[in-house]
Amino acid sequence: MELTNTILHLFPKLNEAISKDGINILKHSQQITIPEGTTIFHQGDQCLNYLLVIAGSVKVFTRAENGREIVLYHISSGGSCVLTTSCLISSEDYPAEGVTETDVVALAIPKPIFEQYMAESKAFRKQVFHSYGDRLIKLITLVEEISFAKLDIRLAKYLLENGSVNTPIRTTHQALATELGSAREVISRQLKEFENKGWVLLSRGKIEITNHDALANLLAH
Amino acid sequence: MELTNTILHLFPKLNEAISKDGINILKHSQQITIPEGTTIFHQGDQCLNYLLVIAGSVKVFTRAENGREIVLYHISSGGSCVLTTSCLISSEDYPAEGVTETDVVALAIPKPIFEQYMAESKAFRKQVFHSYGDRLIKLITLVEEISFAKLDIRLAKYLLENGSVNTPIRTTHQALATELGSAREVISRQLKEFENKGWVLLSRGKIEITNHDALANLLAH
DNA sequence: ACTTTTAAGTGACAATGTCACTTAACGTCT
DNA sequence: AGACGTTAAGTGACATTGTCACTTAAAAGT
Repeated sequence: MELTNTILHLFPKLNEAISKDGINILKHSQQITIPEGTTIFHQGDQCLNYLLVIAGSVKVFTRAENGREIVLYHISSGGSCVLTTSCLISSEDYPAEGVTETDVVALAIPKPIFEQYMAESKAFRKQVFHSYGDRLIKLITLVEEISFAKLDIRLAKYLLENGSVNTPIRTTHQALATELGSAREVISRQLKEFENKGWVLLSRGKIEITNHDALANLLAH
Repeated sequence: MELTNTILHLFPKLNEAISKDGINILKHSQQITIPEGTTIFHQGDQCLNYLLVIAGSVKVFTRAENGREIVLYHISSGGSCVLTTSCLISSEDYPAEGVTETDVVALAIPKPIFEQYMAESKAFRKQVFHSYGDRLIKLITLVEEISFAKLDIRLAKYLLENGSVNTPIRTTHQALATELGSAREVISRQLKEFENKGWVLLSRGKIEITNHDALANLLAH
């Protein structure tokens, strides 16, 4: 079956859970499609499903009182919503908000089924734990970057990870500020400096990398 | 038995795991004592036990290349080492370092026993997940504070949480900087300002709160 | 072709971090 | 008790980042 193969490809750890432990994920879960821009959870929400993202991307972020935001992480295909999972079990409040960045296809496993799988399948537990540990490590890395790394470095890193010399990045300075937990003006200034050095070319809603090596050199300490 | 009661008191979720699921934690685990100042893990270490802290406190932090540090969280009695747990399952590298702040008494559950418990006891799973979710939420809160909250607020908060008018805080400005992910000079300056306002009294290695309400007022937005 | 909306620029200033020191307080060893 | 080494804290100059109150410019809507 097509979907099964897709799932196994995206979540290799579930392979064993499906084949050996007799876990029939497709039968007990529901495939859902969520349009772009949908808030899938925010502070205080209660959660009823374990979500596996098959396609698309979800942005998870917090917002300060003054409106400033910082992206905590993205969930893309092959990822699961750890925060959701956490609340599934410990019934805590969400400390963040999740919004789909694109149309998202996901597999929703209802809470009771999730708990059954957790009890029955070692492989399933492994999958769940793995995404947990992963997220934890990424969050710690984020704390590290925010506290220690300079903005030009973080910005250059973002640019290199999301574009290249012939594939411009389509985003606004505001979105970039949110992504890096900074302020728009600061991003604008920094980008302008990059442009003055001939490393990027700026236009409304678009950033073109013109000198990959110079940006990469910034990262190399 | 004395220790059993202590454990049940510290880890209420394990109650059921012990009483109903026939989990004999004491039999299969080892009580260990770790002297103050011991590094219990650092980057790249491998982990062989699930650790439940019975007494004392562990400081978990990351270090930047330039030597600056930031405390990610503390594990005190009733806590378990989530990072350790994570690596127990996903075999990733530690992204941080853990050092005992005091003498620590802990219960070490060997990996195979841990996995057995995870398979057999819903209550045990709940306990493990709970500490995970907790940590995740605290880390997210930390990201939020670092990115959004001003230093005077965070400092005042720390002072109020760790001291009061008649119980001075015994720590150095350097330790405080590490705790808040800032620099010593910045902490010194800020404390000096508090002192000038008559809110605290400073001396070498000691901070006395002299005006609780003024500090508290800072937090109240 | 006009308004409206959204994106980006600007300058002044405040907060925080960095650097290269100096000064002060505390142990400890004759 | 006085000298010495160690650790804690202070200092001023400067760089980086964040904030505010705007202006300018580009795209979208009518």
